[in-house]
Amino acid sequence: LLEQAGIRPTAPRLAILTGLSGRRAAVTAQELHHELRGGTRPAGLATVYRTLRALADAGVVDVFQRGAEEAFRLCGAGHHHHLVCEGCGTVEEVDAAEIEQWVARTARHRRFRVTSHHAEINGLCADCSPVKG
Amino acid sequence: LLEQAGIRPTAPRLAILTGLSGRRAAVTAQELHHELRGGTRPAGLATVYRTLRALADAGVVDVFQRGAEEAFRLCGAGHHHHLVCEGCGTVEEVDAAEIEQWVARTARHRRFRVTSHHAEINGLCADCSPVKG
DNA sequence: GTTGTTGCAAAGAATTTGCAACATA
DNA sequence: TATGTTGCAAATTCTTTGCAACAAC
Repeated sequence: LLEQAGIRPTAPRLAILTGLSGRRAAVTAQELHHELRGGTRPAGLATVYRTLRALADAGVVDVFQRGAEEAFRLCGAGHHHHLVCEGCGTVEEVDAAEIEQWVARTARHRRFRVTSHHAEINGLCADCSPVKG
Repeated sequence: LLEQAGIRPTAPRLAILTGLSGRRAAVTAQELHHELRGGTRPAGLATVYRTLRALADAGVVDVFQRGAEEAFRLCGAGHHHHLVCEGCGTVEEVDAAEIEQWVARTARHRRFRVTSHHAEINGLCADCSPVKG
């Protein structure tokens, strides 16, 4: 996974990738750094920042804006959008096909040349929603 | 416009609002501050930050994430989405109706309780696109 | 007169960068 | 061994806050 992204697999990087995997919510560089701090394979804060950025550039992780800071999360290949739970932070991916039609149509009407688009739904996931009746 | 947002109309605030009006691209607090600096009614940087935040809270301006900093722009009422030109920075508003159907449908499938959603298209506007043929 | 606002400068917070020691191919 | 990587600490950048002077109602 690292090699295919052209990123040399070192101990700190593997630790970061491990910290990222199996996680449903996005994490901040700072958070990840703190987590790894206690473990057997710590990684310096700068390294965490550098690695996450590299992974983002390689398309291995998605980047989310969480207030003033950015959070990262391993993501599937291909274009997708997100449902972000404000309760537990979990992120679910959604296929982008339908949105893409809207994007294409809207762009055509405005003679706009699209380079990228982005859609996000915020709210509460099934687990975090108050149960009703 | 300020009064209806519960914001007391002072000279600096009017200057900020004037600086904002008639502008097609979003501006940063820093940029606006620099612009007003030279004019007849300057506004302190902190005041620009405070006022823009107040206007955003009041729904008078939209907030855009431009790299690490945020940019602001007067916006229409009601829910809408954006086409952001990467060439000149111009922002066009698009009605949100179609996206809302997708949001509602997607949320229903996932049993997700929506509190907000966001969609943005990036690319080049008609004026910035290289002319073809 | 009371309460909200301003501007400055200091504080805060997230992220980036310089650089010498170190690990990888 | 040549090149990429690490970690630390310092530097940068955007934004917020404390506070005394000031303006609006």
